[in-house]
Amino acid sequence: MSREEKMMKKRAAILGAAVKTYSENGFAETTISAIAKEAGVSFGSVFTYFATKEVLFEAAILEPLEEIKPYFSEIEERYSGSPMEMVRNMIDCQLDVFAKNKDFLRLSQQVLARPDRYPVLFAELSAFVDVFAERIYPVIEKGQKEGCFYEGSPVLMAQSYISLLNGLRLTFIDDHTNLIWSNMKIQALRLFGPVTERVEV
Amino acid sequence: MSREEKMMKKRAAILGAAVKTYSENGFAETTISAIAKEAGVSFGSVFTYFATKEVLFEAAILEPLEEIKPYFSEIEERYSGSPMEMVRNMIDCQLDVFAKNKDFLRLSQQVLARPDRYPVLFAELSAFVDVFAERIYPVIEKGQKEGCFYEGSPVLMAQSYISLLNGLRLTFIDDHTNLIWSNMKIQALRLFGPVTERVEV
Amino acid sequence: MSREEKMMKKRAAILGAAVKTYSENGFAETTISAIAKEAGVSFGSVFTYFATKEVLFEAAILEPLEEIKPYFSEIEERYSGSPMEMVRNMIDCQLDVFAKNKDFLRLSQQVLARPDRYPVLFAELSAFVDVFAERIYPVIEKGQKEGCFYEGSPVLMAQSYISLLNGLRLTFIDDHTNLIWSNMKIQALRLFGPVTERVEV
Amino acid sequence: MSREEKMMKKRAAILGAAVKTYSENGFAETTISAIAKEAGVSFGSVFTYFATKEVLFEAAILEPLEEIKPYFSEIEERYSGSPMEMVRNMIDCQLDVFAKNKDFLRLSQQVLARPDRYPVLFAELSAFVDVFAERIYPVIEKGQKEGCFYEGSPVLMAQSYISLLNGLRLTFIDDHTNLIWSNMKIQALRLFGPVTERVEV
DNA sequence: TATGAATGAGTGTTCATTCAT
DNA sequence: GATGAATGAACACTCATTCAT
Repeated sequence: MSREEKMMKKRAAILGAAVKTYSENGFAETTISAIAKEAGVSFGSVFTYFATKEVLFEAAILEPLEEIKPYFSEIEERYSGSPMEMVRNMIDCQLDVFAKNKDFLRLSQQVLARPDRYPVLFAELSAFVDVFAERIYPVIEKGQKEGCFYEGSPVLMAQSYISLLNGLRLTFIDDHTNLIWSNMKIQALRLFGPVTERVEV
Repeated sequence: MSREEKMMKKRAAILGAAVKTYSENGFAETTISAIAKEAGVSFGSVFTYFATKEVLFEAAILEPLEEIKPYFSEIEERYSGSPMEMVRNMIDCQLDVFAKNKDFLRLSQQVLARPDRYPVLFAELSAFVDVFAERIYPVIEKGQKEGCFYEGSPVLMAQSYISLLNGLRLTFIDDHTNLIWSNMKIQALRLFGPVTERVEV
Repeated sequence: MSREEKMMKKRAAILGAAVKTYSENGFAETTISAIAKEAGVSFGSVFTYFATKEVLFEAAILEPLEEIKPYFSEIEERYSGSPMEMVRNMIDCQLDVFAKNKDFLRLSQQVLARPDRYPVLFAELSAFVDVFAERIYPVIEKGQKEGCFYEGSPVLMAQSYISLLNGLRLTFIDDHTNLIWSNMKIQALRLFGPVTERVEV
Repeated sequence: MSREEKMMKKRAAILGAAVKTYSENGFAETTISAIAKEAGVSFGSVFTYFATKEVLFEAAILEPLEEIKPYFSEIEERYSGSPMEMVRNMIDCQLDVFAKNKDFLRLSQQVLARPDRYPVLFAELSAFVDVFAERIYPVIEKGQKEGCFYEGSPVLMAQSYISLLNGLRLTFIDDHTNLIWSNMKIQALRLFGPVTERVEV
């Protein structure tokens, strides 16, 4: 393995440990030494890759965010079919992403809960929501024209959906039995239009 | 004012300051001295009324929770009319409570985000949700029989509604324009049954 | 002893320990824990009395400086006789002060050696020299008129004298045998006018 | 350029950077990486040429000292004329050397201020002064016999002169207008014998 | 020889808790 | 009960030195 490859690997190990540790303990109650131990690197190495504890926290949010972004920004590219099918498809996919990225979501909740403490990160997350609302807009509009979605502001619908996503993670921390999440997908869909399928445990 | 009244007042001042300060800065980044300053009492007095920082945090969650509880537990006592009317009424009332109790909600989000860190408080909040689910159950059931609510598990519906409530507070931190909240009430209602009123900005 | 008296005493102990320790080890190589140990107080107490290491350093310079100032500013008030007698008297007194304040002088040398590092303290010490030059001015002028002092700028004479004082402390760190210092007094006097007394070891 | 020449050049670059950086920031507040950057070499290279930070500091003092030494040791070889002319000549030359070697002087002041911290370097500087005192001795003695110098211990005179030199550097850090330094030369001369030329700004 | 990543000991500062007044 | 000084454990961050490449 080349020197550079080794470094990339080490950086990734630290970042992964940071995501895990920050999400479990919160920013303030996480120690750099705990992250180092979790990552299996020396204490000093953390500072070789990330200038400060704060910078590492930012990276721990922003880098996973980049991976999640496409699921929320490339709506028309990724999901197909009628508006109802597209949204159903999208919800399916996004709830899976949320269910699988427990750590990242915990981190983002920390940021959302304290916008003044993390202004840059908060702005980034807000922008993320805004882009999603913008991209889903035409889909909702089309669905409304076709009569399968509720009338009303597509932006507000998108926001209510995002709120539900955030709230679900808060409510069902570790319990991701398929049943709950698949039923929640139907509940999410109901924010867009009437859906009469049964919700069952 | 009697001696005892004075003390009660002081205790209340400290608790109020704790709610505000903990919710703004998080548990770890809050200092007792900041709470004392906010409450306008001496540093030492905080420890006269609350044994430890932890105990004060617990009180800052549990005491406001008691005030909010009735809105979520006395369903049939507080809200009247047909199931749809009751739920609409309830949502109206509960969203107002949530919109007005920003500080308490921030605190509860801290707890929800770290169940292992705050096991007792987490259990308390979970119980709160469980009681709500239990109390709303018959209302939903009745609505389902009448055909105005979706079929499916009332518990899951209740949980999705609680998730939405939590998520809304996370998403719309300070923006409580009537418009947003009133529209969100409709969105919340749609978790229970099809509602075709327009959602508008 | 009253509470306030105790605190004053503790503060003085810390300040004294700081003067000693900083002067022996320099600012950077002095640890707060060493000062605390020297002062016989707990580590944390240092920060009760002085906000930062830097502030303590400043106090360790400025407070002794206040005590030394009068010897350099109250020229006409403290020293009497003909100009030559006044200056001889003054030198006698000031060299004693310098010989006795080894620690303070070490500290001031640290500041003088790094004006950019200690801009506030440096300005204070410069002001101290300027005041001295201003106050000795009329004495030198009078001595020049009487013909016992050299002609030329009194300010420069004063500065050369201050330089000699500073340099002496640098050169004779611990060796303050009377002989050296008393002979140096004559050398100092010779910066002002011709003095033919013998200098002897 | 040969391999060896290249290395000599690199070593010289590091040493020069060390003199500058140590003198500006002091030993403790200087980092090896700052020296490397100043020298334009890699961090690791510093350790290739100097085993430790301490060793580099010693070299940064001792190597410039060697260049300055001749001006203070080869008295009779370098300066000519009557004793008064010789000393005037010497002072002229030595003050220039001091005025021009700001960095080195800052370093030596650090050493003089902390003899216990730098025992070897301190001994070296003391020896330097002793040699000077020894070499100027016969000149002073001759001047005393001719009646143009003050009576008294030539060693003490030499020491007072060295003290003035050191003090001047401390007092006039950056201000080397010719006027000040040329006037200070006269003040220096007055430590040896009465000189009635005017000192003027 | 040149480089710069790896390491971990060391230190200023914070702050919950204790306790004397 | 009220106050705020005393204490020291805990932690982010720095940096000389080592060493693999």
